Amino acid sequence: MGRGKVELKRIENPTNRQVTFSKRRNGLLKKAFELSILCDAELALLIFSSSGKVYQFASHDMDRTVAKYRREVGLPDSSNPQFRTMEFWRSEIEELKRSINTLEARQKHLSGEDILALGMRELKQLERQLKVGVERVRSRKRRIVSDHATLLKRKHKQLQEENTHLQKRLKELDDGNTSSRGEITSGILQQRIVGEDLLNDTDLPL
Amino acid sequence: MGRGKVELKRIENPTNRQVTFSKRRNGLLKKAFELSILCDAELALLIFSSSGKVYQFASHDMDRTVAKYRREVGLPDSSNPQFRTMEFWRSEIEELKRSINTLEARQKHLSGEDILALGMRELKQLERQLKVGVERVRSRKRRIVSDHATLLKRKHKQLQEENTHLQKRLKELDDGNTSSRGEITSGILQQRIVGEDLLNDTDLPL
DNA sequence: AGCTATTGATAATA
DNA sequence: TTATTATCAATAGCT
Repeated sequence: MGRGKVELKRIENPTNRQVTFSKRRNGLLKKAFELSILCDAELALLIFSSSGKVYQFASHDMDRTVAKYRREVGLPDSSNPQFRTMEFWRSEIEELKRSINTLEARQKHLSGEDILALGMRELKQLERQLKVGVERVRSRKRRIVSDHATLLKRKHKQLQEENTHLQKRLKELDDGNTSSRGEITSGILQQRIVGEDLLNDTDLPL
Repeated sequence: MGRGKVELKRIENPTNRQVTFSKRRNGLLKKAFELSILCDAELALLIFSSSGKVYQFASHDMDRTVAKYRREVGLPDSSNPQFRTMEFWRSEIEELKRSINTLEARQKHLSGEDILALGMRELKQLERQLKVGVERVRSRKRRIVSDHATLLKRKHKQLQEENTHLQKRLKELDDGNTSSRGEITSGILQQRIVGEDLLNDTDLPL
């Protein structure tokens, strides 16, 4: 209900998911309350947000209703602490394994594997997603190359400036006397060393 | 909701109460289910009709959720003699969670997210993988379309053959006597029905 | 958090 | 219980 239909699947956008959770949680609690009143029913409702926060409603008493349920289902008092703990961990592990299975399946789909069972709609969605991924990766690559080119340009400019400076000093040498040639030569060597420093690390990190 | 508002009090008419209970119970269960899916929440819902019948929904596992709830509000119950077993499970779970983190990271990379830290080599590899995925998905799509086209062709051919047959019968009608027109007409109608059957479901499942 | 356009749920009825 | 439909209620997308 709202501005558009919503597919029955986990809302990926965390903000939307949180907002929807908040709204629907309240709606659900309200409906539970109304049902208990209108129809004189006994009910218990537990809601854990994905972040672990608890919300609950019980028309009579949570423990009472749960105990009633246990009797009804016939399990011989699983309020045994040991048993309950084991059950809890077991189901926790199973859930993690389910998550892993889901992730692995999704992974395969994104690699174009195991897609025989997918329908046209899902395939289209998958292709769109893959295209988005490729484009983002390409964009990032372009950015890296671009940044690198910028760096090279800067170094190049510095080298050119130094080159100009060196030529100027050479010209001074030609125009003036030659008494201190050794000193000047060492100065030229120093400039070359600086230039080599600038040339270091000019390869893209492939 | 409905033809009129309803006061929030017990419905006195037993029949109405029963009908409303049935409808609202289904609605509530549906909403609970949707919330669990849409928002990735864990929830448990117990409903006892006033006559004592039970209805339930649990997104994960009733016992697990109830146990979780007890932990949240009830006794911490941390001094457990099976502490060593718990440690074992804890590490088991940690490992599973690590796997999930890895898978999720990979997932994001395949969606072009969180790739700022990747180097050029990894980006290239990623792009290659995505391209492979796209191509496989496209290939599968082409196959589906192709298969569908083949199916359509076959149906088309059958229709043409029937068409020919019908035309032949019409010609026989023109050439021969008209004494049994009613019988022949019913035959033609039958053929039309077959033809309509062949035309069913000609759309691609988009 | 509020605001609406829309979709969804359901009360009355058969 | 199920189906229909007129109405009311919940809520998705935005701000």
